[in-house]
Amino acid sequence: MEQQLENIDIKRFQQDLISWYEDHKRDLPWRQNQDPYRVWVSEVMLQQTKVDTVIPYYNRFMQQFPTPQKLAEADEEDVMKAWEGLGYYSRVRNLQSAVREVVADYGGEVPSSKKAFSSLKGVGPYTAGAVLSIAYEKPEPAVDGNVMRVFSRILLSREDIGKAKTRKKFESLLPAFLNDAKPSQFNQAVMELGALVCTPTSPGCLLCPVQYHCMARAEGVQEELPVKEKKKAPAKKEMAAVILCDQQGKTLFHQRGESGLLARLWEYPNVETKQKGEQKDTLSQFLKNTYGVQAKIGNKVQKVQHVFSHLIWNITVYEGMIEEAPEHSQDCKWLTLEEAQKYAFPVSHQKILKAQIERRDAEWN
DNA sequence: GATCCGTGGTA
DNA sequence: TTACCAAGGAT
Repeated sequence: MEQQLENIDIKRFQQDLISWYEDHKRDLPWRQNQDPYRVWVSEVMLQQTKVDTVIPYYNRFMQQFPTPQKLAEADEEDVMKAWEGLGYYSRVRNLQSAVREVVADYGGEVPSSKKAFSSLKGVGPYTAGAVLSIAYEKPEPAVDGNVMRVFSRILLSREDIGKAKTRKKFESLLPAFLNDAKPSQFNQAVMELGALVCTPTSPGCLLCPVQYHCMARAEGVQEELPVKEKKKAPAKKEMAAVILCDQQGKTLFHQRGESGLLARLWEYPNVETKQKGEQKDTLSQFLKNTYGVQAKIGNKVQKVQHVFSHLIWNITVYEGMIEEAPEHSQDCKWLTLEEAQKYAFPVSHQKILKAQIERRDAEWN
């Protein structure tokens, strides 16, 4: 990969790329200015998430938490709710934790040194490079999937971009490109090119400002790159969930644990079931053991599928009737449906809640 | 270094 | 329908 670098006229590459970027860059909310906090929030939201998905979340989030101070002093529940549906929820818990550190230790100023900023929770090599270059014009590489795809093609590299070693190679060669360029412009230009032209499938080589620098294009192998190992199919799990209401019309909800999948989110009580025929028994036993609630499981109400990148839940939702319930139990709350909507749920349980509300309103007529 | 961690869109 | 993808980080 390093040898291929010598074939490139870096000066012209920069000019061709940057002038294209100036003409074609999208007008995105986080490009209004170079405020480090605004840039930081955008970079965290954009991790593994498309621009179109992020935009509405970003606008709401910045309105609700416009400064590091506002985010630092916010309740975790409200911050989680603002992230509901975006996925990878540890991102937002790490972000709030990091922002609290910035307020406590740096007077609310996002640190501009690589060492200090990188030490914050949720800030890895990409995010550090992106924020320091975009907000502070530091000549730091910001190697994401776009950058690896673009340069795999430019340099005709067949190294697996799924490997950490490959990312480090790109990081080591990028400073040569950043030299004498405006770091903010250059890094964003590469990512913009990856998003708009040098796309994963059917790249728009004829529209590409750097097509004459591209070795994959010269060899006609751009569609074969980048190389990335295939992932295994997600495992499937049968789940049973229950809607359990008391006399006051309150429903039982459970808060998931501190770590792991969907950490800290709220959900209807649920269990994994091996044999589908025994879901009712498994559920009622689970309710008894976990919450000390004696309940009879009634009819199936709904089926919901929840597809993760590495897992699929097939959830069967039941109605439950309380026979006996304790005053209080750990990690759960009895909530009205209006109260429940203030909490963050996984998308599958959002669907269950929505359907429950619709059924209730239909009864109301 | 491999696996876990979400979600919605697309071919 | 299945498979893969998208501005990664933590463990």
